[in-house]
Amino acid sequence: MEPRSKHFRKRDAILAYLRSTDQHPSAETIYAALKTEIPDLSLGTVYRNIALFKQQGLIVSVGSVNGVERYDGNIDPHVHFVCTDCGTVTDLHGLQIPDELNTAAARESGAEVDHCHLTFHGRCRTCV
Amino acid sequence: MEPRSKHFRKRDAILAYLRSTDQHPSAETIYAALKTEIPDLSLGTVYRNIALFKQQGLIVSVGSVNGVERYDGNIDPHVHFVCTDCGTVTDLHGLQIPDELNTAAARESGAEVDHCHLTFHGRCRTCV
DNA sequence: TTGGCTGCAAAAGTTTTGCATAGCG
DNA sequence: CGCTATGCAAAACTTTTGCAGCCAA
Repeated sequence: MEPRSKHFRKRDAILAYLRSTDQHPSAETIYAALKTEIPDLSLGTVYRNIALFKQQGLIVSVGSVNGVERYDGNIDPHVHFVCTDCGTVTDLHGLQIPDELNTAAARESGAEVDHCHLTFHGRCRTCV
Repeated sequence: MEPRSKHFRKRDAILAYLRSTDQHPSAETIYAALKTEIPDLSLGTVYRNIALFKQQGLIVSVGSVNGVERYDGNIDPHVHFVCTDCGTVTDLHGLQIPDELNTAAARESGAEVDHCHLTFHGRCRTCV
């Protein structure tokens, strides 16, 4: 993605990075990854932009792993697997949440259901 | 539950409290709730026992809401709804995660799947 | 000049931990 | 006496925020 202008260079880089990876990085990870390319990046900027992207619906949180929030630039609904050992978060694209569950959730909760997260936990291939 | 002994009075009280409520309290909430009954309870003890219970599988975490981890003394698999506005976490007992999903997750991830969490997000009845 | 984005550092908030003490077995 | 549970307070970490500077329009 070509930067819109120097003014948005960091913002664009953060979003581009989130969209480029399926690693579900934390703020710190994003910061570390972009730091070499953008030496004057600050962690506050990463957090501020993450908050903005979340609010705009450009990214989603996949929850906290070991006390650190992890983000996903892929906002297409999909299922996650989190390794209890190494903390890796992977996508399970083959699975889909049945529509019945969504409608049943809305019915039982009486709420305005916006979205849902299905996450499996266990020990990944390499940690087993 | 009758306390095993004075030695475990606080530990037992924390677990009993978690099992007595469906509010999915945070450590701070547990602390505040028990403080009147046990004035010399400390927050560190709550955290230490929560960590122990989690490790022993006596309780589960339902994830972080607004940066605060919430716990559930009901370890029976069930679905949750989290209100984006007020942060309330409620149980949806009527829903069940199809077995196909569990087996499909294990197959696709190649991992040792231990458990899974399905959480719906939106605005609850009272916040709508 | 105005408004938005950012670096930097301080602050806020949550969770963990070290140390000393007390109680159980 | 040794081991565990705990209070208390400090520490560690993650995330947010205030302020000043800078750049674009």
